[in-house]
Amino acid sequence: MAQEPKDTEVKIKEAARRVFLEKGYEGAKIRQIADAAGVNVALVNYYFRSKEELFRSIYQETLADFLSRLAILLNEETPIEVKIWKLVDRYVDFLMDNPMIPSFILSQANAEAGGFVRQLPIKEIVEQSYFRKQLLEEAAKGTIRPVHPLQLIMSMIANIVFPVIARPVLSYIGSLDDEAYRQFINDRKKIVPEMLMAYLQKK
Amino acid sequence: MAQEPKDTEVKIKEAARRVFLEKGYEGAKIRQIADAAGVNVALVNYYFRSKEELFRSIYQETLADFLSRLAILLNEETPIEVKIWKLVDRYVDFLMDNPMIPSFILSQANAEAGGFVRQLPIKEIVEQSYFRKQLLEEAAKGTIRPVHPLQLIMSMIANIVFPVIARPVLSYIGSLDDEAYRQFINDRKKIVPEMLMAYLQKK
DNA sequence: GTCTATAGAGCGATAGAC
DNA sequence: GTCTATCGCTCTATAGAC
Repeated sequence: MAQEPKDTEVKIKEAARRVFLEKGYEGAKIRQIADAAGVNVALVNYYFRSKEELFRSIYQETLADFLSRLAILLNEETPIEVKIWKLVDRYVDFLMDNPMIPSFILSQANAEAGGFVRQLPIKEIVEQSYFRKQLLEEAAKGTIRPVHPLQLIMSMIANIVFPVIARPVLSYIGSLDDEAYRQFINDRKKIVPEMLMAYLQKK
Repeated sequence: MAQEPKDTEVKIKEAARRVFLEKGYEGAKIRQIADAAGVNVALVNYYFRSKEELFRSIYQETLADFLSRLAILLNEETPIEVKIWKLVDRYVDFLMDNPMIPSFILSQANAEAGGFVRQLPIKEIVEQSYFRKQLLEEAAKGTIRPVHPLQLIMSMIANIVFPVIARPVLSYIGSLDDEAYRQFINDRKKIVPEMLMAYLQKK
C-alpha cells in the first residue's frame, strides 16, 4: 500500500483543497479530509502536524503571491481610476478561486493575538502604499473628493468580500443558483469600481 | 438562595447579553454565561433549554422589531435619496448596539437548511419592497442609473456590516482603539449614502 | 509510511439529589 | 429552583503496533 503513484502528501493536499473549498476553514474537519483522500486522520497529522498547518501549506503561498501582486498594483504609477478597476478585478478573481480565505482570516483574527493575520504584511502594504498617498494628494489638489484612505479601502474590500462570505444568505434572498451567483459576483467587477469612482469624482 | 430580588432568569439573560456582545455567538460559551450570571450551567438550560434558544430569547424580538422598521422605511413614499440616508443611519445604529447579530446570522445560514434565516421575512421584505420598485422605475425614467436592485442592496449591507464583522482586522490595520473604531463606523453613516447616491446619479 | 486505537480537551445538555 | 456530577458527542492530536 506504500507510495502511491501520486504520493500521499499530494493526495491529502488535493483532498484538503476540495474540502476547504466546499466547507470553509471551520466547517472542514480533518476526518472528512482524510476520508476524501482515502487515508486516515493520523496520516494527515503525520504529514502536516495540524489542521492550521495543513491550511497554510496550501494557501500561504497563494495568499502571499496575491498580496505581493496587490502591493505592486497599489504602488504602480497609474491613475487612481485605472488602479481601482484593476484592484477590484484581481480581487474578485482571487476570491472566486479561493472563497474560503476570508472566513479563515476573520476567524484567525478573532482568535488570540490574531497571530496569523499579523504575520501577513497587510498593514504595511496599506500604510506604505503609493495608492494611499495618491488619494491624499489628489484630494489636496481638488481632483477628487477628500477621503480617509482607510475608508475607501474598507469600502472596496467590503463590497467584494461580503458577498462571498454571505453567499448562503445572498443566494437565498435572491433565489440565485450557482450560475446566477457566479454572474452576480462577476457583475461586481463593474459595479464596485463605478461606485467608488462616482464617489471620488462627485463634486 | 432562592428568588433573588432580581430574578434568576433576568440575571442570566443580562449576563448572556454581555457575553454574546463581547464574544459573539460562537465565541460565547454557556459555562461562561453561567459564570457571569453567578449560576451554573444546568440552570441556564433549565430556563432556556439551549444556547440557540437563549440567543433567540434575547434577540429575536429586537431583530424582528428592526426588520419591521426597515420594512416600513423601504415602503415609505419618500425619494430614494432620503430613504438611503435613513436606511444606513438606522442600520449602523442597530449594528453598533447589536454587533453580534451578523455573525450569528451568517453562521446559521451556513448551517443545515439555514433554518433561522428562513424564518425571518428578509427575502419577502426585499422582494416586495417599494424601494425595489422605485429603483426600477426611476431607472426606466432615466433619473438614476439602471441597477439590479439586489446589487444595490447588497452594496449597502456589505458597506455597513463588513466593518463590523471584520472589526479585529480593521482595528489592527488602521491602529484603531475603541474610540477610533467607533468614530470610523460612525463616519460611514455619511460615506456610504454618499457613495451609493453618487453611483446612482452618475450619468 | 500507514494503520488502529485512544488520549485529551471542550462543549452542550441532562439526570437526579436537595 | 438550584445544585453537583456526569453523559455524550465532536474534534484534534498522538502513541504505538505493523
